[in-house]
Amino acid sequence: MKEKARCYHHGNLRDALILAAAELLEDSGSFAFSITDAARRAGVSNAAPYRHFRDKEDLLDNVRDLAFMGLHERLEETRGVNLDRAGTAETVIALGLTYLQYARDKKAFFSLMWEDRGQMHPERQNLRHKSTGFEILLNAIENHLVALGEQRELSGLNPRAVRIATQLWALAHGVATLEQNQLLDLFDKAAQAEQILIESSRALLAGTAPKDMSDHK
Amino acid sequence: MKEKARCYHHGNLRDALILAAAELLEDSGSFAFSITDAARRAGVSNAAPYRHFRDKEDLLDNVRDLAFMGLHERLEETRGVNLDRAGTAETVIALGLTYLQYARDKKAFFSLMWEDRGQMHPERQNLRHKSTGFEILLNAIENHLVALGEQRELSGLNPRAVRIATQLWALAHGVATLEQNQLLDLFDKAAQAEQILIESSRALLAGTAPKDMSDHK
DNA sequence: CGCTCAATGTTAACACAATAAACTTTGCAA
DNA sequence: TTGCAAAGTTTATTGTGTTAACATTGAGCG
Repeated sequence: MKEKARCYHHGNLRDALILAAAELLEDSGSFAFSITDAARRAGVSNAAPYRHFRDKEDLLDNVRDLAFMGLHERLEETRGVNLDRAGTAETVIALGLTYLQYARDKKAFFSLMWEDRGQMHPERQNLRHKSTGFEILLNAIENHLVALGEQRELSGLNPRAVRIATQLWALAHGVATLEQNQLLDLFDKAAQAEQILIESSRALLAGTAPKDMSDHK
Repeated sequence: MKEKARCYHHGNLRDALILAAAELLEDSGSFAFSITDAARRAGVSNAAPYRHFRDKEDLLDNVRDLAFMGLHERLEETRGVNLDRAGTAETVIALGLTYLQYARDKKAFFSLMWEDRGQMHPERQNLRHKSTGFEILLNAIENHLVALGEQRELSGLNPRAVRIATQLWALAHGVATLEQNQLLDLFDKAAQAEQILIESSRALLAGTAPKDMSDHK
C-alpha cells in the first residue's frame, strides 16, 4: 500500500473523483455538478479526470453505480435484520420502507439513478440490473408466498413472485418520487409517505388473487 | 391579429420560445437543451429570451407547466370517453393507462416533470398542483366507491378516496418510470407495463379494506 | 403629425464548463 | 540506467448562460 504522496501521481484518482463527485452531488443537489469542481475537490487539475473517464457522463455513470450499490446494501441490511421473521408481509414492507428512506437520505443519488441522459451502454445496464436489489425483494416475496401455503418454485423463478415484486417496487418508487415532489399531501395535508406505502403495499398483497385461481390463459 | 412581420419585433416571442423549447426537448431528449438553441429555433438572437424569462430555469419551468397541462388534458379526455361507465374500476384503470401512455409519448416532458432542480417558487408549485389531474382520478375513485355502496361524501373530500387516489397515482408513476428505465422486464422478459399496471391497480382496489371496518384510531 | 418612451431585439463582452492537444513527471521493467 | 506508458499539467478551443449597452418599433399624446 502506498501512502498519500503529495507529488505528481495521486495514487487512486479514479476512486477519489467518484467520491468527490458523490459528495458534491449530495450537498449541491444533482443539478449543478461540474467535472471541474470534482477535480478541484480531488486536488487535481481540471483535465486530469479525462485520464480516467471518457467524459462527464462516464463519471456520473460511476456515481450512479455507487448509488445503486448503496441502495442494495441497505436492502441487504434490512433483510438481515428481518431474518427471524422471514416470510412475513412485514419483511416485504420493511424493504419498501428502506427504499423510501434511501430516497430521502440520498436525495441527489436517488434523482441521479432515474435521470435519463440518453442511452446507456449495455454493460452498464447489466451492472445496474445486478445492483437494483430486486432479487432481495423477490426473495422476500417468494418466502411470503410459501408461508401463505403456496408451493415453492424449485427450478428458477416464481413468475407470480416476480410480478408482485415488480408491482411493489413500482409502488415504493412512486411514493418516494411523489414525496420528493411534495405532491403526496396535495389533498391530505396529514398524509405520511410511510403510512401510504404501508397501507398500499398491504392492500396490494391482500388483493392479489391467490395462486390456485383458475388461470386458464 | 397581426400577421408575422419579419421586422424587428417578433409578436409573441414568449410563447414561441416555450414552444421551441418544448420541441427541442422532445426530439433531443430532456438532457442537452440550450437556451441558445431555443432562441435560434425561434429565429431570434441568443439574448432575446432574457427579455421574457429570468433565466434558463424560468423557461424550463414554463415548459414543465405545459407538460403538466398536456397530461391534464389527456386525463380529461379519458374521463370524457368513460362517462358512460362512471363508477367502474375500468374508468379508474383507464386513467392509469393514460398516464402510462403519456409517459411514453412524451418521454422528455415526463422526465422534465420529475426532474429536481433545487427549489420551486410557491406560485409555480401551486400551478403544478392544479395541473396534475389528481382531481380527475380522485373523482373517478369517489364515484367508484359510491358505486360499491359507500356513502358519498357531501361536504368536502372523501379521505378514503384521497388515499386510494394517491396510492394509484404512485403505482402508475412507478410503473411508467421503471418502464422508461427498462427495468420492468428485468426478470420477466415478457412483462408488459400495461399488464402490470392493470393487475396491480385491480389488486390494490380489491385489497383495500371496505369503509365499514372498525376504524377505531 | 411628429415626439417620446417603454417594450423588445441586437451585438458585444465575460465567466466558466467540457473537452482535446501538447507537454511533463514518474514508476517500473528490460 | 534508460526508456516507455500511465497519469498529471498547461493551454487552447468551443459553446452556453448571462449581463450590459445600444437599436428599433409601435402606441399614446402634444
